[in-house]
Amino acid sequence: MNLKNQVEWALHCCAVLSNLPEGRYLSARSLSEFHGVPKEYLGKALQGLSKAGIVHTTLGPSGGYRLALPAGEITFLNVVEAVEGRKSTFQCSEIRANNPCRPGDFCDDKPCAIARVMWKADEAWRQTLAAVSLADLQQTLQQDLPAEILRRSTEWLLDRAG
Amino acid sequence: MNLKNQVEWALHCCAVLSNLPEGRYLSARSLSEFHGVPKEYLGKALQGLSKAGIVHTTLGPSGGYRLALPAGEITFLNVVEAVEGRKSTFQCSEIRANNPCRPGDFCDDKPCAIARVMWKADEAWRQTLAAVSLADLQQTLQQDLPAEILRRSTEWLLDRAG
DNA sequence: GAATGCCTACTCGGATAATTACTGTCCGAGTTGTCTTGG
DNA sequence: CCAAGACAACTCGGACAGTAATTATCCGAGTAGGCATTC
Repeated sequence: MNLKNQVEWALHCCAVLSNLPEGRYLSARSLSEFHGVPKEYLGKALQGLSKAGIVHTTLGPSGGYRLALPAGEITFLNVVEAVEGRKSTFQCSEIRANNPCRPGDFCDDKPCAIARVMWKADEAWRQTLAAVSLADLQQTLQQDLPAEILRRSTEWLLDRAG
Repeated sequence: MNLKNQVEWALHCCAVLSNLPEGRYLSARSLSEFHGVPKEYLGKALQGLSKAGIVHTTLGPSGGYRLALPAGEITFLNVVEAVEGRKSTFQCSEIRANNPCRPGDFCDDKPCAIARVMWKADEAWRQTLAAVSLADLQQTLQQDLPAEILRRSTEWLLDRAG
């Protein structure tokens, strides 16, 4: 089981959009060029973000995407769930019901014990993702990246932002 | 991204094998019949457990599988990794290197900040799974299930255990 | 009656198809900025 | 010179193929128990 590569792309796009001044938009074309990924397919990931209300879109020339909320109010979990969907990574198919020793009309009062453990782990995963916001990421990136690259990247993006 | 259904099957099989008396074996045929899943495909999941050293196998009539370790020393994580593989759910493809504003020879001293967060979440997931052993599961099941079903199931299994 | 050797039936393990999900691509509907034209 | 209208280019969104991974199946190598045979 692997996360889609769209998750990675979506997160990187959000990181870029976090640096955009209020009210400016950046097109899927520019985002794909910046990250070196196919434009059309990246569009699908951004579409997911749009449906989830994480980004706002505008059409026409100088149109594109911007964050729909302050970077501090968008978490990794929001982005991941927007692309991957919200359902648990573990699906319980209730095979315990196939046990030949069970009465046919027997009804369990609790979810399967195995599923409970798997879901708890899934919850821990989501909690970790929910604890980090795009603002946190922005701060980390500013510490990690050389100022020169950051400056040039910002300039590059502003040149293309509508 | 979904976990394979083999993960679920493998865990249920381990739960059953935990209840088996020392030295007895249970065949893939019986395990598949007990859980109502295709025999041949279940075999592949058990094969994974075998390669990981979680179960021990014997051939011939009255052959099959048994746990290779005490139930208290086998964790959910062991079983999940035996079937799913050990690599992280998130793969960083280093698209940050495609940034057109980077010097071509620039070399990052840290892993990508986004990947670090995703890997941390993955780690939290694994830690939760590593905290629960098959012995814990066995105890939970004995509390959850009616004694009657447990007794009949054990009897059913012992009838078929070699 | 007991021991030995052969045989059969059953086991797991890896190699082979069918299905599903992911990855990537294309085209159409809609909007905004620009240019032309007229007042 | 200014305003209005038409145009063109660019945008996103959903519909359409190609590829990889998961799901399912089949067959062969190997082993342990059972049975017949012999002593």
